[in-house]
Amino acid sequence: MVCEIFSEQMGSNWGFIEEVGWRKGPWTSDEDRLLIEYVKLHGEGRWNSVARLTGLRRNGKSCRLRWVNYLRPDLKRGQITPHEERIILELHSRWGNRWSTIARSLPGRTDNEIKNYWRTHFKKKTKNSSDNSEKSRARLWKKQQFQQQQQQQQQINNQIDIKNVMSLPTMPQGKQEMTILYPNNMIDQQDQADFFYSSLNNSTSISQSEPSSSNEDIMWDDLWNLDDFYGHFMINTTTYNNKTNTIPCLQQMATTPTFY
DNA sequence: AAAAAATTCAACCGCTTTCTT
DNA sequence: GAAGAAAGCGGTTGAATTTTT
Repeated sequence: MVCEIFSEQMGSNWGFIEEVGWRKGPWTSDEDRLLIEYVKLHGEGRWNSVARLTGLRRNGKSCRLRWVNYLRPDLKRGQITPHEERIILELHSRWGNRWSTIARSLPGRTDNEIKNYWRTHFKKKTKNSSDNSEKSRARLWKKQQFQQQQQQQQQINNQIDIKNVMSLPTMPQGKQEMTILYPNNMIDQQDQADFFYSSLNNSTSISQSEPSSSNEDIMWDDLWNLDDFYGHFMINTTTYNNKTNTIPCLQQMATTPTFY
């Protein structure tokens, strides 16, 4: 059906996609329309079949990119807000160029957008100082990977049958405080993100009068490890108990833990 | 007003990871 | 478990736009 629409508009002379080759460059509104139509009918994914089913002369990669970065209905348009900018800076200082990871904390923003924004606004300012920190992060990252492998090996050795584990595994020592509590009026993801990051700052100052960067790093490193450990995290809603005064943090997504 | 320089950002590329058969 | 396909990621490019000279 979509193919028919396209044929009407582009003429009937273009049936041999393989011979003609893939189109490149900026997308036309007609192409956008076809891709949107395709996603409506077939959902996201299977991008390589877009060309076959719609007649669009774009490869799967191009289609996916166009959808993810531009056509997705949940994308937030317009300028990056100061609030979002703070988050980008904060997360980049911890995670470096892990744009997709950073993007997960900014609903409606794409990794490409954040990457472009950071390069445009901050790259020059931080170039010199970031060179060293990038390297140290890379070293830390490798170290963590190694430690993680060791842990996994340990788990295998202990012959834990994870298939029978119905509840979440016990947090490793030192990670017990990772309870995630949001005020119950925080339904909006943006609010939750805001709350999380402000809480992060508060928590570091609560734990000690003068926050040390090393402790803060450890906390983020923990988060990063947890992210790997559970497969995926997302900010979610739960009730904040004022009495417990627990350090707010990320809430683990309610899925079966992923081990590998 | 026009040319040059700087900036922005959509899109591509190559590589890696994950999924499917 | 292996191989191929698909999806995802980060770096880079280059055309369009904006700002500066």
